Amino acid sequence: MRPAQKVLRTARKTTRRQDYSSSTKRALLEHATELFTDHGYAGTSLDEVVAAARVTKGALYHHFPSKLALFESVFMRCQDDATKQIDKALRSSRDPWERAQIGMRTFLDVCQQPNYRRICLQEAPVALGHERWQEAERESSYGLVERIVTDLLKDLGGEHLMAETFGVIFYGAMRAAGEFVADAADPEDASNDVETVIISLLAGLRLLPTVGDQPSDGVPDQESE
Amino acid sequence: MRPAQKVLRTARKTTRRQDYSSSTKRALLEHATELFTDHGYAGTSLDEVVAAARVTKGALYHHFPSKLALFESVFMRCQDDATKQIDKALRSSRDPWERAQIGMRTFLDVCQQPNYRRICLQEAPVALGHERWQEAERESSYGLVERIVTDLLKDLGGEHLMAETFGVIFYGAMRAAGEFVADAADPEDASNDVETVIISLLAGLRLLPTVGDQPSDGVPDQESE
DNA sequence: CGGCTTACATACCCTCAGTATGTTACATAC
DNA sequence: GTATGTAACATACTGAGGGTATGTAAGCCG
Repeated sequence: MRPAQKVLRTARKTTRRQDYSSSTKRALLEHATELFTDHGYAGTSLDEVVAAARVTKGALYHHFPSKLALFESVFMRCQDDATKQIDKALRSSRDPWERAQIGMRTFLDVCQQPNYRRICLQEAPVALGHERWQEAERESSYGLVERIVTDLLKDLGGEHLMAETFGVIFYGAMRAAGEFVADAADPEDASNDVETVIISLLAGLRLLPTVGDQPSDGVPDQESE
Repeated sequence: MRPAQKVLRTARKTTRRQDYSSSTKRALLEHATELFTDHGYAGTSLDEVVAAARVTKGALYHHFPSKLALFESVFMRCQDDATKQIDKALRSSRDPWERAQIGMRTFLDVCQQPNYRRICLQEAPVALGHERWQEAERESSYGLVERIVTDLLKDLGGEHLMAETFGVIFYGAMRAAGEFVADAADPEDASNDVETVIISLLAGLRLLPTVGDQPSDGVPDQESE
């Protein structure tokens, strides 16, 4: 049995005070996460948070400059967890189509987790503002989706125009899919339906013009079918 | 004692008091719309609203039972306007594909309007709650989208399974598209790109299983499950 | 041990949603 | 016209909650 003290002594020297401090900060973050998940941003009072964490507002405002900052920390932790989950799942394959399917599945799973759903998908855009939210998304979930889609496009032959446009729209579809599954009476069933639909959407990628094509509006010959 | 008034005999006689009343109510709604659009739900105080409308809180609380109720009224007016705009545009064609294109275009235009974007797309889901918002959407914008998609599906041959699933997801894509265009440096340009992408998504409909098909996952050949 | 800093606690302020109570212009009945 | 009732507000207040100013005690540091 390796004593933990040894590691601490050699690697990182942490004082008793710092331990206490980071511990209360963690407690604040965790209880805030729970309350924000259950009652939203506006519906959660800081009094409730500090009561749950068994501290006072003094402690809270020592660690976080404002309620919004507290929320943002909670948000980023949550977002980070999600990204890690998806990233981890993605490591199991190299094939673009398979990766797309895995990523999609995992993302839908993550959307089922109450904290991610409420905090990252529902509250964050309005609490942090659309712009700030988008910026954060770009470096996590959305970033992953875009990479997956880009790879897929590459696999389909050549670089595609409007890859970004497609990515943004597709990510919107994925979020809606997440909400749909979360609201469904039978999530398992809904999840399968969603998967089928999403795949059909992805298949629509083939119709997008690639670099070198002459510009086409992509309208399939209407009526004929 | 004396039932049914003679007042109602002549069509709709409106008294001076009622005129004043509805006038101040309209003023409240209009200024609230503007303020909610600019600063969001939480960022707007009722004091600002009543000051802008040149009344007091007494007047506001006479017409609306709460801040949320005021917002809901603003929201419904906004939503209604949007629905009417799209509905009107749709009356110009009967062809499903053309209607889809027109509906999409008009919806994107509506998303450009600041009040619809902020109030109906961004603030409402969290202010009114996800459930209440969805319910309202079902009877307006989303309802229209679903009808269009259903018609399209019918045109593509037969009733499709998962029409609802596709509708929900597709509507999510449309909302994301709206935000994308609104944020774009060149909305005109972005709008064209979006149109191309959306049409390609709709084309993916063809791959969805219809009633009578044997279940197919719609995945292009190289796929393995 | 004595000063200094950090990590809090306490007490207070201010904004703002909501309420309770007045007040007046207008409609209705006589 | 006058009396009376009521709708449509205005005024004054309360409480909750975010934020701040100040106090304090525990731990590190020479």
